Amino acid sequence: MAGRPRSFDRDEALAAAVEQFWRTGYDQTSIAMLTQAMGVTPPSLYAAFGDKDHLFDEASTRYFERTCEAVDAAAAQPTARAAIARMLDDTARAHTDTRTPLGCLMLTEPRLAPQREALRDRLARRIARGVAEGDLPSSVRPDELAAFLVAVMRGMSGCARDGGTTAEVLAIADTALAAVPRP
Amino acid sequence: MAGRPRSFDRDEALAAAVEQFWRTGYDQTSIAMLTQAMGVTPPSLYAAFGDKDHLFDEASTRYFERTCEAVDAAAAQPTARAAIARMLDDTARAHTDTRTPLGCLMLTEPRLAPQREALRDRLARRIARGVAEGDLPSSVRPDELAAFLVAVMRGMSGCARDGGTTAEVLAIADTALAAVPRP
DNA sequence: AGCATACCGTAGTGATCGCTATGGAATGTG
DNA sequence: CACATTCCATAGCGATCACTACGGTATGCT
Repeated sequence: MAGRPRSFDRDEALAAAVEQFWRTGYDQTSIAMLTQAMGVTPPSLYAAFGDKDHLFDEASTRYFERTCEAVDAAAAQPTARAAIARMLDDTARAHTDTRTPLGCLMLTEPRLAPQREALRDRLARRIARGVAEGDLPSSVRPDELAAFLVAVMRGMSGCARDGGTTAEVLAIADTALAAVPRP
Repeated sequence: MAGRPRSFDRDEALAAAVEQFWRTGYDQTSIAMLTQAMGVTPPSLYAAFGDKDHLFDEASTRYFERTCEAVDAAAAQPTARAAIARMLDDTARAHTDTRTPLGCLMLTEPRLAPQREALRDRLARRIARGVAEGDLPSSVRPDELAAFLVAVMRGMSGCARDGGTTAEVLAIADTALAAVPRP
């Protein structure tokens, strides 16, 4: 009834796929690049993950979960302003970390608009809480501020892709923080 | 000595190429799409523009010139702050104009990093002038503020690509303007 | 008019893409 | 041990890519 078990770790292979998609994007990542990065032959890849689209979906979902964890960690800061500052700082440092690919998969990949929207909603909720608790003035429109922050993070990601240093991207984050109103 | 002249207008064909690259990006734009959009057969295209890379270089150069004109027009505003406001407003409206492709070719195309840098330098010079003239506080670092603005515009472009409305993108611009210090 | 030139349209080149059919090897079960 | 099942490896499928070699043909110069 049972046959030979697969000789590679599915999670490790998926992690390698995430990194490859992250590094070169969906279009520029060929199956050959994926099989080499994952240490798996094409038939094994298709048996384990379906087609390229499905593999990307699974990879981007995993990436998105990691991103959400980071956002939630930042959101745990006592004030909304501190949460935003932490998030921008994390973004700057993570996207210029030389140990990982530059930039952000989510914010540069055209097909991940729903994830960006979900991220914006999370931000908007944290900001709304900050408004309710008096961290931010009541004139703040949570969805607008969230959209601004997503735009800034996307710009930071692009700057990192273009070779911007950690200091340069951090400066963008600092400048953006000035746009967050004080109570 | 002279043979048959070409039967299409080179400038019009280049304009069509600009629009096609703008709409679908470099990678996703095939020669077949270009020939159809330009109303030109492949051999004529290669005779007139060289290969695909060279055509893209020429198209992006033309696009960049238009962008520079818009930036210079905004820079003519009396104060640096007004120039920045005008530029952000232009960006929001232009990139959500339904008569043209959504988003910005320059800010979404990976290979146009030098143009982005040139744009940032132009902005930095205008900001430096504003600092010198007292429009902005002397604490402003022109290059950092310029990098921030380029990042925001890139984020606005992406938001427009994702289907963001003019109002949404304008709201991002307004929020970003709050990050520009007052004198 | 007549010639030389450079156009246009078709069709096809080699390369690469995502994806899969075919075998032989390796494992778990009876 | 023998069998069933699922694995891995090679090789190749059709489709599409950027790009070009051929014809016929329309133009400008003499």
